[in-house]
Amino acid sequence: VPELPEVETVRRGLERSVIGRRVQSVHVTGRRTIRRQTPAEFGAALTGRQLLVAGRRGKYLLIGLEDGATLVVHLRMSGQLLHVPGAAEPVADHTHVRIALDDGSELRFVDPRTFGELFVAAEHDSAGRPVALAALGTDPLLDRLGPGRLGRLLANRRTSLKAFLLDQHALAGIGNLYADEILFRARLLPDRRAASLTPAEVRRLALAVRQVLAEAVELRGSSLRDARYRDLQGDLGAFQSRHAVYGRAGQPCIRCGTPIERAKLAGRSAHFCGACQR
DNA sequence: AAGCACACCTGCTAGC
DNA sequence: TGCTAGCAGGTGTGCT
Repeated sequence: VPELPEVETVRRGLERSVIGRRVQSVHVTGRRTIRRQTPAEFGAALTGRQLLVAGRRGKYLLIGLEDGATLVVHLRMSGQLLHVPGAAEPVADHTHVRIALDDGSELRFVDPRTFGELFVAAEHDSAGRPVALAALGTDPLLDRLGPGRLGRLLANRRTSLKAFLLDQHALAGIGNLYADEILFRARLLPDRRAASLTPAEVRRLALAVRQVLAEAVELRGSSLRDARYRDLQGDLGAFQSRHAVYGRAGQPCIRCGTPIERAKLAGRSAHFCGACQR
């Protein structure tokens, strides 16, 4: 559930309350959360370093350290990055990493399903991006995603539009929820072949990608009943009230009243209006 | 080589 | 009411 809008909301929180602070100590208790290096290496790479800049690429959070390395965070399914004012704050279940900062506050990584991960990346390419994330595709909000660029990405693709939107090597940041909302906005069916779009449909899709993600960022992401996404301060998002199709199977389409359908596609659930989308 | 199924987990829920 | 099977979804891997 944490997708581009939720990760961007957390990034903005980091920028506001954590950037400029210095890491005092690192405590790793989870077994799987630090997996690209040993917890000792992870701690050593962070301890004493100042957090200079909060960035994002797709669903990855990128916190630039003063020595040029990058603290990379991925929330995956159930990860939560929380900033608490003091170390005495009650520690939530499934807290796997605690990073104490020089103002007495703590950055905590909470993740019941343990799919999420943190690591410190030392190697970067000429554009300053961690080499470990080199395969990530176009970020729809950071890079310019116009019809030309989107059209080139869609060309020669044999997959469905849904699978295309979920492929992080093509576009980075869109997950199951926003893929469905974007396709509704673009009035395109999820099982349409990616390479079959007309130029007008490509323009509609490019606009829908940028609009839906931007609006979701503005409303600080989507907090669902089960997935309980929260931002850095523990607050809920508000975009769920704007969902047109996701989680609305059987309910009337907000545009035409036809019941929203739900189908299995590309291994995931797809929600759509069979009347509005073609 | 691209595209697919599956593994990785735990919490919630639908159904008995 | 209490139990359990099944589902939820992001990404890396391994197979076709």
